Amino acid sequence: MSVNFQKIEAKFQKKWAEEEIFKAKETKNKPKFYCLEMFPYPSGSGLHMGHAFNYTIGDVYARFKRMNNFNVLYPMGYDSMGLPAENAAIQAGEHPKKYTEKAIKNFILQQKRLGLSYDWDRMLITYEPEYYKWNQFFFLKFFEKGLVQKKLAPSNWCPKCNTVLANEQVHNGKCWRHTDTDVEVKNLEQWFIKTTAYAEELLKDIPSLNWPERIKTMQENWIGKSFGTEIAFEIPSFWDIKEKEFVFLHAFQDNSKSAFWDWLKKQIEARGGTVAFAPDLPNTNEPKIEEQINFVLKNYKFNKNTVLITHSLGGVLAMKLLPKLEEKISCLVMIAPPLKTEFKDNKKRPVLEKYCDWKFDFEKIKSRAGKIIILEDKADHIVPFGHPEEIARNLGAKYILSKGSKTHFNGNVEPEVLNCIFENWPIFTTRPDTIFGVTFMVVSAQHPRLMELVAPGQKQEIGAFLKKIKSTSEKDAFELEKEGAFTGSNAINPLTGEKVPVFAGNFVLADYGSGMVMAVPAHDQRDFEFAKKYNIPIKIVIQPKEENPEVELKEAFTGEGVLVNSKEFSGLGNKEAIEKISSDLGKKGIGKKTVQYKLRDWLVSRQRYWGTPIPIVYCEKCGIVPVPEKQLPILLPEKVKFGIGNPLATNKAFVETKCPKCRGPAQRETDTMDTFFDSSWYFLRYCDNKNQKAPFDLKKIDYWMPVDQYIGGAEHACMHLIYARFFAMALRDCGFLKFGEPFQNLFNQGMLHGEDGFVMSKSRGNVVNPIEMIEKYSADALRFYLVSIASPDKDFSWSSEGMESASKFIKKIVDYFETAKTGKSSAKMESKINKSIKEISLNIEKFEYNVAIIGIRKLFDALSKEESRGTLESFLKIIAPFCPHIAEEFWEKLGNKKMIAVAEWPVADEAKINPKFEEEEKALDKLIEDINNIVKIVKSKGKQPTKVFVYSLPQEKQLLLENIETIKTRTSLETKVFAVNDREKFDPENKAGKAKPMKPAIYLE
RNA sequence: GCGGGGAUCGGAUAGUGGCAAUUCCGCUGCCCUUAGGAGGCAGUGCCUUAGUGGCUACGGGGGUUCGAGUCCUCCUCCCCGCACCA
Repeated sequence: MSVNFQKIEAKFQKKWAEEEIFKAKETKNKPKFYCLEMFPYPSGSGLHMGHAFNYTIGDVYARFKRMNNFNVLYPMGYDSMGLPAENAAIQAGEHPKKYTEKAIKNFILQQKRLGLSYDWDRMLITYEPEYYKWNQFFFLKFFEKGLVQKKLAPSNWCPKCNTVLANEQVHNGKCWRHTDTDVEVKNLEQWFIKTTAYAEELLKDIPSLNWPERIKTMQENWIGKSFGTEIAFEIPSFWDIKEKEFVFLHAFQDNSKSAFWDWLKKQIEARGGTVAFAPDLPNTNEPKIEEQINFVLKNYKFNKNTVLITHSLGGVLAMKLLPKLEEKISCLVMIAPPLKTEFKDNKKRPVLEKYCDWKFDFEKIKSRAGKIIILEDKADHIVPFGHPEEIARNLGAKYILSKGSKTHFNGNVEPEVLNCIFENWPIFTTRPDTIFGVTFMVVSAQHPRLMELVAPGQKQEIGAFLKKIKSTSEKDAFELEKEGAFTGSNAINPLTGEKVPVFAGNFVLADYGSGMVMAVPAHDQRDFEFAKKYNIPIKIVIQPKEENPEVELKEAFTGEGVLVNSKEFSGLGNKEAIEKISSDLGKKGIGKKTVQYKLRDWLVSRQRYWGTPIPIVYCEKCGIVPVPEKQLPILLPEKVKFGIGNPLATNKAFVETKCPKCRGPAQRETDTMDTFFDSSWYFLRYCDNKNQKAPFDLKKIDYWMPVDQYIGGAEHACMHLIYARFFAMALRDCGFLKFGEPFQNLFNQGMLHGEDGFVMSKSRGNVVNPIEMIEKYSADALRFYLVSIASPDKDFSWSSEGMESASKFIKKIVDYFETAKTGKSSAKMESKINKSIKEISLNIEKFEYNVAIIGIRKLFDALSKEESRGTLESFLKIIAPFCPHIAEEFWEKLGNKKMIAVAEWPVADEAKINPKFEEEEKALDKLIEDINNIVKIVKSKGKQPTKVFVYSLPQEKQLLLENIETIKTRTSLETKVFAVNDREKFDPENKAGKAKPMKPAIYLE
């Protein structure tokens, strides 16, 4: 008898679709359950076995939950923009859209053939403008919120991808998509999303997530919090302070003694500088620009040595004043200057609106100052985020984003102000206790500001060094020898006053801390190696117990000890010294305890075509202008020329536009977004995928979110899973969500390898195609095999024997149900099935599918030719999540009208579970084992037994009689059962006397 | 180096502190057979035996316990992730 699996599969796949069995609607009648798999990147080569594995795991769960009376949302979509599609399309000479469209169609067909129970109505495709429009929308929301920033930073460039990559997408110095390609570090202006703003929350929540331990620690390491101290090292070669005249201009409603002014004055004087002019401005409560300008010009003569320092509104005064000067001043430093009067606290300040016209002649201002430095407070409560930055951009000024000790730099002590004036270079260290042992500094060779430090005489040497390390960058990072070159600058140790040389080095990261480290060769192995190589002195400041300090070190001592050569701190234990030195530095305003994260901001811009256009316009007059929401979506033009570089950049129709603000000529941003932007919120769109007016309806989100079970590979631990968590938190703070953690439970499936144990790949020829397996064995057999071989979270290798075995088992089930009779089940069977229901339900719940399968096989073995309708139905229900097609088929044959996919999961009847049956079964097994053992012995003596006589205690005879058929088949012997007290028993050798409880006696003939 | 996970029959995979061994594969034997794949039954650590017994054994060493594959501790090996993070 052969079954046509293909026919059954097609029949029920059609029926599921027609009856909309899997359509999810919001309802209060049932608890909701959101089951989600990481959506695929639809490649041209179609569904691979890893996909099939992932989706089978999810589908079993969704089906199980659905049968357990949950209102299940189980959607599917396609992550369909990005580089591989673009590259593959170019190679195939096709447009990426056409190419991807085809791939998706193919994917859908293949997924349907696996019998996956998706609600296809909720499908989403990220390349559709209806979707990516909302990417742009969120980008703008983040922009408003100050979470988007364009900055010059060391960026990872993949020469194969021809674009920059996010930090997360660089693995071991290589591109995550091109494991043979080194990324190059380039200093580029790129768009960043400030994931670091949520570093703390991203870290803090991790313990509360029900995720695999592995993933949680990976994220913890990735975020990488470390506690330490920030210490300002002055690098005085920039300044000859004694020549300068410092001038202060205070803020609105302030005076020359408010905020940090007094403290700053002392700091300047301590360095030998003079404060030439620090007036109380006239009418500071109702200031008038003309009056203040006249006052300042009357009382102070600006000259080429003037260093003008302003705070807040003082900056506006400076910007109005400078164009009136004839001579250029030395330097203008503006602390938190506002650009207009739309302040963050929403308080109306008509006085300030009247203060001036708020229009600035940036070109003129620029020409009146030798150097301009602007400082912004990231947590400013008054000046809106980005104002100082915008001023800096217009002035071509040096811009520093930092954090005041009080918001808006209102503190009495503001080290950041000093840092930006004196070119202090703060460094981060976890070992402030070793500060007396600093003998040099090392700045990252990739640091954007490196050249500022290089003295004219050292330019050549540094240039040669940079060239050298670039050409050796292919070497693996970890065995790279530490190298460097002297910059010609010196730094001053703030506690000793010692001058130490500043080197550029290849072992310092540009984007961790401040890109410069204090080097303590005696107590840091890296610094030690560097010092040895360049003959830099090594100064021991921590004495390990009982060791002679005169002995020359062979390596750095990094253990605990007592401070020596450390002035007043000598004698302290080094742990204590960390605290003491930090607080001492704090008091002096040259250091503070801080935390550092390894997490970097998310670089989202890509110099490629097949992505969401970034909704930004560059206007000659207005600068960077976000596109107004009403103009969204900015469509990705379909007609483009692929060639060298980004095809958007050469597309005039796309680039040329009008400024949304001034209607003047402007250019569009031609970078597109990282596709991880798309995948960071797709799970929200599923909740309301057809919404034209909003990314989603908040009520629907409230109903479905968060995702109850997320399923996917571990490769996204530090990419997608971090971005998506960040997105949820950011959207929450933008008012879109009520929660910050989108995925409560996460399951990671293992990696599926080829039969040879290697990753499946065409070049190895070990690829097994799921559709071929479905055609050869049936979808149910494939599904059954995939979940039966190993714990789903363990890696495993494909096995064709395993596949065969699963297929045989499925056929056995089919054969059984085609011949089984409906009648009565034994109490034993009732006990067994109820126990199985209990155990298997728990196994599925815990993703122990392989154990569930073991249980199913055991249960199946126990089925007799005739079973009750309830037993048969329960069995079908149990197998339904794994092999839904045949389950439906025989469910229907039993006369059920409603489909099994929505039938109720069986409930275990505890009363029917009786351990007695198991004991009896064990005893029977033992009896059969004994008989077979004796047969073996007897045969070895040359006899051929054909009959077995079993003698039981009287009360056990009935039980044996019931099992006489079993004994027969399992021993292949004619079987007769007697009770020991039966008079007419056949017992020529008097074996009956050996019978014991649950252990009958045996005679063979 | 740091972190995570592992090590159980020939292979894979189960195993609440209570008789170690589940299921699949492989192998061996027998049965069935339309001779074709298959299917059924049994066996598969060692010894012993017309059975009801003994021994060995959960990577290795210690420990807790009446009792440990399971809990604690140290070590070895394997896999995975991160790694010049100051």
